[in-house]
Amino acid sequence: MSARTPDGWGAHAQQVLAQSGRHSGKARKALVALLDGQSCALSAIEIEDMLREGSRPVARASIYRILDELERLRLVQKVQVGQDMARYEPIRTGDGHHHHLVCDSCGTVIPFSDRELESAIRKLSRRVPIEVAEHEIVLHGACETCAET
Amino acid sequence: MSARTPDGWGAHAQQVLAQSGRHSGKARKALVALLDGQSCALSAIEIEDMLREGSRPVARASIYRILDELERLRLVQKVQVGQDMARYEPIRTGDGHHHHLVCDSCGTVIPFSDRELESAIRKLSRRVPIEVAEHEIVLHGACETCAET
DNA sequence: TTCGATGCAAAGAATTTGCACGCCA
DNA sequence: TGGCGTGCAAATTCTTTGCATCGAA
Repeated sequence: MSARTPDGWGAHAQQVLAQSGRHSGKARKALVALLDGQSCALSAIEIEDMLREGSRPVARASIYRILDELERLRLVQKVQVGQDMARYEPIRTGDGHHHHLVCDSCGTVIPFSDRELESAIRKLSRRVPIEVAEHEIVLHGACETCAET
Repeated sequence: MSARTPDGWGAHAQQVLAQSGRHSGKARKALVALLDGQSCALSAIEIEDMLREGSRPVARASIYRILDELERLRLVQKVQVGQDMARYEPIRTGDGHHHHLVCDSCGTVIPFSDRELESAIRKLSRRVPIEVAEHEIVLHGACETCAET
């Protein structure tokens, strides 16, 4: 079953990190493990809170540094949902790719994915004046709870 | 020709602002005029610089306040392109709708629009658990200049 | 004259950087 | 053991807020 986890991002990440000739470090291990268990985007501060309550507390500066490194290695993507702080999520190859719905009044973030949208993006990417590496789609609005108001 | 400007957003904005029973203010006039002449998103600081060199200097705090007000009145949209600061652009009805390409190495922002993409978004919006009011699409990558490196 | 609009300066919030110490290879 | 990784605290950067003044109605 360990060979058939939904995607093994955590293991993959650890491997890429190891191969780039770096030491390991408990903070980074804890952070990678946390991200591996998540399916959607987290902010640096949410990560800090979750680590403090969970496996092991990690300094916020370290969190930013580690996320930055993971981003450069293309292991996580930084997404700008909501209006304020950045969120980070593992880049999973295959079925994990998704985008976000954001409720502007309560801030809830909900993931979604859509084949047609991806196809349109793919085609579009070919005739655009930049070499597209990633894309980010955010739909803003009112979630069901907030819309009732 | 003045009746056939690309869209008259500036006039529209001034009207909406006037109707909400407010005083006018030179800072706001200058800012609205500047935005009216722009086709793509500007950051608060770019706006400050442009105003200082152009029509009239405006305090940064005022710029944020005015943009915030314009956003609440749905006259401008705040977009989170790039990784750091927010950008603002006039919401133009009709043909002005577009999204952004961002070069991750030099930060250049290029607007684009695509019918197929919009159509996919429209369809998608109907079967999603939030009431979609706006959407934001950002394609990241390397622009032609930076890709050559 | 009155009340909102604006400028200036200080406060806030998220993120980054500098430096010393600890731990992994 | 040497150097990267981490924690702590200070510094930056963007944005917001407080307050006194200016200007439009």
